[in-house]
Amino acid sequence: MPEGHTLHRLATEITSAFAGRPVRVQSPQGRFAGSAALLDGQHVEGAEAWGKHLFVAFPGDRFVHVHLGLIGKFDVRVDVPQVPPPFGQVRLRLLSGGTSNGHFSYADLRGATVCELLTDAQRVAIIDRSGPDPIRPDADPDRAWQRIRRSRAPIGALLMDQSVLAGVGNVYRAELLFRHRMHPLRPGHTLRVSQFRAMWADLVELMAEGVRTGRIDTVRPEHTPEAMGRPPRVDDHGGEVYVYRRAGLACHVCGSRVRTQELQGRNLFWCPRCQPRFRSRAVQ
DNA sequence: GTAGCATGGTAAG
DNA sequence: TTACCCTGCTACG
Repeated sequence: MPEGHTLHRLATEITSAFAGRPVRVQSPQGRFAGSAALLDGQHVEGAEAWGKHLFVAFPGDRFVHVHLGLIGKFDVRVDVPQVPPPFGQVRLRLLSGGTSNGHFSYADLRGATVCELLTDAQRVAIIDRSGPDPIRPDADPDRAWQRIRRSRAPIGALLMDQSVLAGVGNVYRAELLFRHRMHPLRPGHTLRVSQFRAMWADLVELMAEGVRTGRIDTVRPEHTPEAMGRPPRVDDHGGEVYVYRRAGLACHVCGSRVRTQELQGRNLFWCPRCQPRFRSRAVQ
């Protein structure tokens, strides 16, 4: 679940569910109990995401900083008649009640890597060490380009480096590289600025769609299951993709077997024919 | 039932 | 490089 689009969706959901209202702040699991007690009963001012970081603002220069990590979930339920008792390890529960119809909204956080109370200065420090986030209208893509063009690191690693570009995870990385016919191990400094600009523009569109739909869909209209007469993807991720987690299967475009290789502890996926390591001049 | 893995990142060794 | 956070799914017996 948690690439940048997930956090931006959550920011919107939490703002609409809780902003401007007093909330109960609880930590059934206990690991956030001290901070929860400080915030309990105050008004939520709003929630905002930057990359994969989520900040929920409370009065008095206080922000709950959440990072879901790999397995975290923030389960937001709006306007339900009753609030069920927490199950599992609920580190943070936000709860607001007493809407006009007597219904409740609540949000349960489980499995997160980070759930901590920060000052505004600490929040700003996290944002300052993050790269531009393609989902944010205030993003400056040139900051990312200046890092990429000077780096010998593979573009596949740079895209996942949150200080270069914030919010891209393993799925968007694999799919973006496929869509731009780029080998994941190609060094950053060999990219042309036109290639980077095209990739950034594509990310802005793909991730905005991810925020709208809650899934990562990256196949172009001509490669959808309907267009190609192939069965839709069936797994827990929901979206239609070209190469992510399709190692050994046939590329939807050229039929080659999708390759995989570990890079810095994460799995890369690419099509060796659509994303050649070296492109011959004759083909160009 | 249970082992293994995953859309992530930090901290320790 | 490994542990950890400790969810939730799949594959396998």
